[in-house]
Amino acid sequence: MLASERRNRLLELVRVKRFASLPELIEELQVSESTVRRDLEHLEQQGSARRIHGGVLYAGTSPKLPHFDEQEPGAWAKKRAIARRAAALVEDGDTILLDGGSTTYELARLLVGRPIHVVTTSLPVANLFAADPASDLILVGGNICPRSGVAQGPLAGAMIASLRVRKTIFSVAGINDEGFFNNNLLLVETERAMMRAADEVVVVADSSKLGRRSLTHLCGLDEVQHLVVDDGIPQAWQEKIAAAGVALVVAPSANDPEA
Amino acid sequence: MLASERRNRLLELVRVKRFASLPELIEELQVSESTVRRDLEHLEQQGSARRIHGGVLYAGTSPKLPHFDEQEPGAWAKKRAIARRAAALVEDGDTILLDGGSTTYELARLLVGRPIHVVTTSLPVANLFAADPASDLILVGGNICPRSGVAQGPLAGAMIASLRVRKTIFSVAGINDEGFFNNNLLLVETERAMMRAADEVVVVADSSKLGRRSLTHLCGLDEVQHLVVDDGIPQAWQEKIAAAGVALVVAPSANDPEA
DNA sequence: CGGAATGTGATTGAATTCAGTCGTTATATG
DNA sequence: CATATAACGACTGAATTCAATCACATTCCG
Repeated sequence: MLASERRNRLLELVRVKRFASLPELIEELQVSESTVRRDLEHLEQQGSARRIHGGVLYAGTSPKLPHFDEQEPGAWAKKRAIARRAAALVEDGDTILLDGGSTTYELARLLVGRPIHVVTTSLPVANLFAADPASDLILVGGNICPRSGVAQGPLAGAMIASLRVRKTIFSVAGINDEGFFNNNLLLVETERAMMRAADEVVVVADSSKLGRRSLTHLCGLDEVQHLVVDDGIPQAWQEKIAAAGVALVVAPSANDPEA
Repeated sequence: MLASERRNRLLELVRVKRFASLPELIEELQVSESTVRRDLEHLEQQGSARRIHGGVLYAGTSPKLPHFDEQEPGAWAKKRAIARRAAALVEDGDTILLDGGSTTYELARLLVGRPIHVVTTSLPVANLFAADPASDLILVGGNICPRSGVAQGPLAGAMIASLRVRKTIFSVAGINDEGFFNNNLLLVETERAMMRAADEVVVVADSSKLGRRSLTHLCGLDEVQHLVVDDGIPQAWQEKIAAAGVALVVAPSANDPEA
């Protein structure tokens, strides 16, 4: 059996069972423990599954949007680390505005169960909080982008404009000397509205975004209060960010004690 | 804190997070590991949770919203029959506005893949269309009711007021001589806005709703253009509906060739 | 044919988690 | 007030799981 075929079967197994232990998978796939572990590592980096002590969880909610697929190895672990630090910036009782990036989604997962008020443009994020009695959920409406499940367009902008939140948290596709960038015009417009609605703006991004530019300029460096990145950020950039008056939070990519 | 209260909180946490590790729960509940273990043992015996090496899984079928638990098998078949006939009222290219009732949800399932423009206040309905390339989706934002996953409140009303749709389709909790009723004030307000935004109003309801009243009066009989019910509707009611100028569609409950 | 690259299976020591036990505290009851 | 019961937190040894490493097989090129 080909390796890729086995991985597909593995993912399929995990998807239908929602959770699978390692011995289970070994029995089913008839391969060694090592191989299963390696495959799971793959699936996790790709963002399809979530490994926990004792087995694997399926990452996506069942028949949903194409769950974020990440090619770059390690990117997912970085996102998780960043999300953990960003979650620490959120205080109980806060009203926060979240967009629909993959890092933001990870952050949202960590915030489920916290007593906070959540405003979001993202359908996947909304699904996380919909059944959570601890938090309030306000969904920003608008045209839903089929690829990402995020509300965009004038309707979204108008609704955001009528709101006021403590913190806005979103991710970007590029950061350079000119400021922050994203790769979708509609998205940038929505994010501008999100910034205007917030007391504080928090940007989450992994270090590969530094120095990269993208299609649309969102805002200058100094218009953001917090930036959370992984520890791959070069010293030069740390200084540049600090010089712009942005509070920098560096997330250690090491430990990952799921919490 | 009382033990039973803590267990409720524990179960709630596990439910919304789908999975929780032991350290997580210890941190959240502020009790010792032993106590958390004992509580989990309880929950497992009770069948609410499933313990695995490294944490707990929620045992319930629905990680998300209480996904329209089929109340009575019979009622569900009726809903499906009604939904089938209602789907026939929708033409390709239409812009339709859907609420979050269970019958409406069934209708929405039938409409996935059709080239239509969908506007909805319902998170579950939105999830159906989010990944559908054939249809456009506009999500109405607002406060999300945790029980039903439906957007309500002034934000929802304001957004609906800025829209114009061909048909509005929603369900009601009661129909009598005074008109249509629903059991939630916020819901009724939203539905009034939905009616104002539409050229035509379609109400879907099973025949058990006839003659029943509910908490809040929504509108008179003559303010609705179409009513779709199952074939349990009495002759007297058929005449009454027709007299009010409502186009009546009776859905045969017989065949059920899976749709 | 040689050799690099990749995938696989086995092993090992470290880390984590588990189940059971024990002493303490709080509450209820006689 | 004394005692019994239940719940809690801490500890311990056993079991499980994890990450890392090594050796072997296969494939793909040069």
